[in-house]
Amino acid sequence: MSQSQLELRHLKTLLALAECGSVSQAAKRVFLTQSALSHQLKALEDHYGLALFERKTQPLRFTPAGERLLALAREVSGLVAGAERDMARLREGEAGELRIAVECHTCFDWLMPAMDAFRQHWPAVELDIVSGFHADPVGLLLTRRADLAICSEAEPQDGVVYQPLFAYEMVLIMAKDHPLAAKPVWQADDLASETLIHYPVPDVMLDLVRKVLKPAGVNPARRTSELTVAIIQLVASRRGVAAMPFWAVKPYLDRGYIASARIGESGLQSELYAALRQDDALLAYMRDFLHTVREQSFATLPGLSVLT
Amino acid sequence: MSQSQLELRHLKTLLALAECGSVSQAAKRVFLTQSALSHQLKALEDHYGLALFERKTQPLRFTPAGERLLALAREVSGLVAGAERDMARLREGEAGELRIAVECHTCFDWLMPAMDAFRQHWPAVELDIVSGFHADPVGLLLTRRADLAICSEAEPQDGVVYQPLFAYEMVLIMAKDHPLAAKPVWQADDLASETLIHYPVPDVMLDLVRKVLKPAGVNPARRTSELTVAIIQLVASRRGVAAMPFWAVKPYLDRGYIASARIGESGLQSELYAALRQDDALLAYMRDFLHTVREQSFATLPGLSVLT
DNA sequence: TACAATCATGAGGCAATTTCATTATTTTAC
DNA sequence: GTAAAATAATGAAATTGCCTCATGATTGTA
Repeated sequence: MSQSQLELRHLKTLLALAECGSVSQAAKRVFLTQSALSHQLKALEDHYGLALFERKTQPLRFTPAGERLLALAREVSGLVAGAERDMARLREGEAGELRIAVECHTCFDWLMPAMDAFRQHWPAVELDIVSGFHADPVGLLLTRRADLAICSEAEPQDGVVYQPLFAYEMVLIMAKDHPLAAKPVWQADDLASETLIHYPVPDVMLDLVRKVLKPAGVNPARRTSELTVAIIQLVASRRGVAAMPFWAVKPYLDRGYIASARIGESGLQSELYAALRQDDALLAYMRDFLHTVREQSFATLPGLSVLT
Repeated sequence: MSQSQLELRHLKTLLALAECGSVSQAAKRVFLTQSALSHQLKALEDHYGLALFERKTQPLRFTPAGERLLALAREVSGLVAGAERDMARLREGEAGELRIAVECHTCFDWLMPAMDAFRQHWPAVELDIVSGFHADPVGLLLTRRADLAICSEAEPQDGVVYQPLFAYEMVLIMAKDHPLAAKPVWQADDLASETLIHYPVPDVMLDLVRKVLKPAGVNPARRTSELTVAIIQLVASRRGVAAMPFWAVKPYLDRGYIASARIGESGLQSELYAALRQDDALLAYMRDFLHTVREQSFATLPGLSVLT
C-alpha cells in the first residue's frame, strides 16, 4: 500500500517508457535500474488502484488509465522545461555564443532539428556552425574559434570536458543483389575485395578503417563522396560498399533500395560526445543545448542507445 | 548543495506560500512543519541558484524567479488535478449521488462556489441540498436521506466518519456607535443587557450560547432572523448584537457599516466538519468534493485556519 | 527594550526509493 | 518445440533524502 503522491519523477518515467516501449530500456534513459522503475510503476498503479500497462506484450501497451497519465506527462513536461529555461535565463542572462564545430558529415542530420529547437528557446544566443571538417575540433575550442565540438572520442585534455550524447551502430550497406547481401555479419576479410566508399576525411575519422580494417591489415580500394545520398546511390549502383550509421540509412533499407549487414560479431558501435571548454560546462544554454540534442535525437533517430 | 529535482511537492508548497504569505502558515496548509518548508525552499533556491522570495517582509514577496515558478505551479496544478479526477473516474465510474445536509445558515456562503466547481468536475454526480435545518443532520446520513452533512462538532458515531473542513473565528458585531464598540474583547457579562440577534435555530446550534453564555449563566434578550443581511441591518440599526463568522461579516466591517469585537480572551473558535457514512469515505467524488470545499473556502474566505 | 512571531539551521530519525540478487515470464532463434 | 536470451517481478538490504525536533537568529510591535 504505497501512499506516495504523484511526482514529476513519475511523469518522466512514463515519458521514457512511452518512447522506449520497455521498462529496462526506459530505465537506462532515466539512469535508474530496471528494478527501480518496476517498483516505481507498481507504486503508481497501487496509488491509483488501476493498471497502467499491459506488460505481457512487447512493446508494452498503455491502458486508458496509463494513457491519461501519459497525456498529463506530455502536457506538464513542456511547461516545466519552459519554466526551467526561464529560471536559467534569469540567473545567467539571455545572451551567449554557441559556435559548433562538426567532425562528421552525418552529424548534420541530427544537428539541424536540435538547432532549430534551440534557436526557439534561446533566441538571444548566437548560434553558428564552424564550417569545414577539422581533424582536431577540440583545438578549435581552446583557441576560441568554436564553443562546442562534436566528436566521436573523449580524449582527455586540460580545460576540456566531454559530455556523452548517444551511441549508435555503424552498419555496412551494399547493393541488394550483392553476392554477400544475405550475409548478416561481415568480417574485415569480407571487405578485402570490395571498394569502400566514404566521406573525404582522414582515415582516423573513419571508424571502420580505424577500428576494423587497420587492425586486421585489410586495405580495400577506396572512393569518396561528400554527400550521403550520393554514397547511397553509388552503393545501390554496385560501385562499392560503405559504412554508415544505422539511423542514417534506415529509410533506404525500409524502402528496399539497399541491403545492410552488421560489422563484426557484436557490431561496430560508435559514440558521440560534445566537447566543451570546462568554463562553459555549467552555462545554462550549453546544458540546455546538450539536453535538446539528446532529446531530439532519441525522438527522431532509430536504434540509438544511451551513453554514460 | 542539494541536487534534488523539482517535484510537484515543491509547486504545491509555492501555491500555499502565495496564498498564505508566510512560511509557517503555508506549512500548516500542507501539513508539514515550518522547518520542513524552510529546508525545502532553501533547497529550491540552491537548486536554481536564485533567490525566490524576500523573506524580510510580511507578507513575503516573490522575486521574479519566484513568480516564474509560481506561474508554473498554477499552470501545472490544474492539469494534475484534472488528470487525477479522470483517474478516479476511470476507477469508480462517472456517476454518484451527493445530497448535502446543512446545519448552519452561513454555510451557504461558502458552499455555493464549491458546489459550482464540483458540478463542473463531476457532471454525472447528482448534487442536491437537503432543505430545512435539522437538529440532527447525522441522522439523515444513516437513514440515507443525505450523503454528506455539514456540522460543527465531530460526535463519534458508528458507521459515520468526520472529515475536518476548516476552522474560523466567531466575532461579535455591533453598531458603530454602540457604547462598547471600542472594546476589543467582550466577555459574557458584557452581553447581559444586550439583545442577541440570531438565526431561528435551537440553542445547541448557537456556539455563542452553548460555549459562552450558558456556562456563564448569562441570558440576554433574543430576537431572530432568517437572513444574514437582515441580521447585519438590525445590528447596524442598534436593535442588538450578533455573533457571526468573521469571514461572513468582513465585507461589512471593511465598509464601516458595523463594528466587531473578539469574544473572550482567545476568541470563540468554531470548526466545521463534514460527516459521511463510513462506506462512502473513500469514494473519489466525495474526497474530491471535500478537497474542493477546502480549496474554495481558503481561497475565498478571510481568516480561516486549518483543522486537523 | 522586551516580547511575540516568524524564519534559519544542524543533528538525528525515519521512511521512501534505489540497488542487488534472484526468480519468473516472455520472446527469439535454431 | 526447446534452448537461450531478454525482459519483468520480487524481496531484502542499503542508501538517500525528507521531515521533525530543538534551538538560535531575526523581524516587527507594544
